[in-house]
Amino acid sequence: MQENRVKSGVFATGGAEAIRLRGFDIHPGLLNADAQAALVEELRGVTKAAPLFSPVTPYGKPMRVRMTSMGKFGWFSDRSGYRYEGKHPSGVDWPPIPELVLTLWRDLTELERTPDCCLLNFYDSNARMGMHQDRDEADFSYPVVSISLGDSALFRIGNETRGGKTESIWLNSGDVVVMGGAARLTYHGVDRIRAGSSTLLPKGGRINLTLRVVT
DNA sequence: GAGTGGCA
DNA sequence: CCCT
Repeated sequence: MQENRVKSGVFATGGAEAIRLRGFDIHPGLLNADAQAALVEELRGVTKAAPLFSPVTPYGKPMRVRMTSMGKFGWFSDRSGYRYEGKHPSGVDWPPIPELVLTLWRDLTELERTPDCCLLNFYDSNARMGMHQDRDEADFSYPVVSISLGDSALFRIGNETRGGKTESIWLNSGDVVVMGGAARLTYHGVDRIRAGSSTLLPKGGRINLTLRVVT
């Protein structure tokens, strides 16, 4: 039997070594099937309390991806820009970040501070996300941790400025990516969702959780 | 005019 | 290419 790759030992079954790509640490299959299923179950309660919505971008188009958040802050955008908000657009508080997710963050980052935002992005099979930087947070010395659940996504990694050559990698259900250090401000996006590649979500699609220290 | 764009 |  292979050793668990996170200290708490509750997630991983072992398997592939981490892949490093342009400073992104990619942990294939870090969450085992049981952990993925348990997490999805918790997220059902989250989307019930704080339903998914499609934010409008500052230039007027609604995003393809639907989203909600957990934690003290949630990511939001409208005509006046990208930002974090203390409440869901319905006025309710964002639900708490699941303990399983916080444990994963602690194990991977070994930081004292835990994230104050866990953004949930839902991609249907046609959804994409253009190349962007995560730069709405106050302190870029904290990493961003990203968890993939459900259908596989073609993830594209660029550079610290727009343009230039890029590299792509398929992210599968249970994969976890840490974007820290120089990679913290690297452009990235999702080009494609592979419909039917996972049975985790009965109706298909992909959930991506991103953990951030916002303030 | 660039876009956490949309479409062909 | 189109649009905001």
